[in-house]
Amino acid sequence: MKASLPLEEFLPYRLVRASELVSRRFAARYQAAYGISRPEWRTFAILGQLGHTTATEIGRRSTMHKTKVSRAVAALEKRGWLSRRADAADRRIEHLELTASGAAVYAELAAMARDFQAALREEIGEVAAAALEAGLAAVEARYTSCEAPEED
Amino acid sequence: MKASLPLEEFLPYRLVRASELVSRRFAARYQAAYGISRPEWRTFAILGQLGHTTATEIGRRSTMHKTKVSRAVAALEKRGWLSRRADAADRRIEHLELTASGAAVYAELAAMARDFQAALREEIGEVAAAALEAGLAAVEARYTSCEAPEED
DNA sequence: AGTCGATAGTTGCATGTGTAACTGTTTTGT
DNA sequence: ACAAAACAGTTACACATGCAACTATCGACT
Repeated sequence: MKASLPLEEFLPYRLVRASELVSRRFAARYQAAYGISRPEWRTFAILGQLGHTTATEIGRRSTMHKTKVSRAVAALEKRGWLSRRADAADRRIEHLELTASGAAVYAELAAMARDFQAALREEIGEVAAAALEAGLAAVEARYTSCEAPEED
Repeated sequence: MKASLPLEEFLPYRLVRASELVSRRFAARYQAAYGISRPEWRTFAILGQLGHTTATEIGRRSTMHKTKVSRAVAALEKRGWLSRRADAADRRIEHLELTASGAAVYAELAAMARDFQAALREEIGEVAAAALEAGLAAVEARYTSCEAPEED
């Protein structure tokens, strides 16, 4: 049984590689600026966008394991960038939101992200960027709903 | 300074998420079938395709840190799937290749990968798949050459 | 020849991460 | 009303990972 598998044509592989190349470069920026980890950046991004939310929701949106979220939240709280508030009706739930200083940091991070994205779009060209977005949208539509329990 | 950053439109984030969703699902397959880790799968894939190569080249092609490659190679060797041979001229270099049983496993893995890709293409549709490939090609062209030393 | 720097690959150590088990709470089913 | 299952979130432990330091080898320059 002959079997060849050209990796240059294997979509999952290309997807992982491209995402690593791009996100590493971006991670280097925010790590240098604020010393935050990748889970912390993700938590920041979701929390900044939504205003307030819960740890579970952050995990759902970001594909992060709940322990990762728990630790990221603890780290941001320790730095004074995030505050927790117990839900009045359901005391299992913790509502999370950015503090004033957290919001200020988020504003800077968001600006960095926008700059980075603009540079990326310019580097690869608008045509390619649009194609990439269309492809990603299709993947998101087909895969997001499905399982994503906890692996690696 | 008002700053919003809709994550649904942030390309690096979408890229990471899509790659995680896809590669997790695929990883579940080969882990269930052969109990190999992700670095081991990557090493298998490159080695199977090239026939023989070196650890450094595997790292270069896969964006993996050299220690990751070193451990993956050791693991595959331990399972009897990979053999090493010192270079006659330059004794720093180790030539790696799959053993007969390693090649047999690779054949199965390659078949799994082809099936998975075919299913993925069908799920998202050929149009979206083509768009995704075009976008990824642009990213690869612009980012591969550049730095990719070692972070996370 | 001999020293310095570069390269291939491995290993010690500290950190990051997932699994499973846990606490505390709410919901469901009877 | 009450036991059992479900859920939000945290923690202990084992394992995976990156960085730095190491060995061993080679090439370049004096």
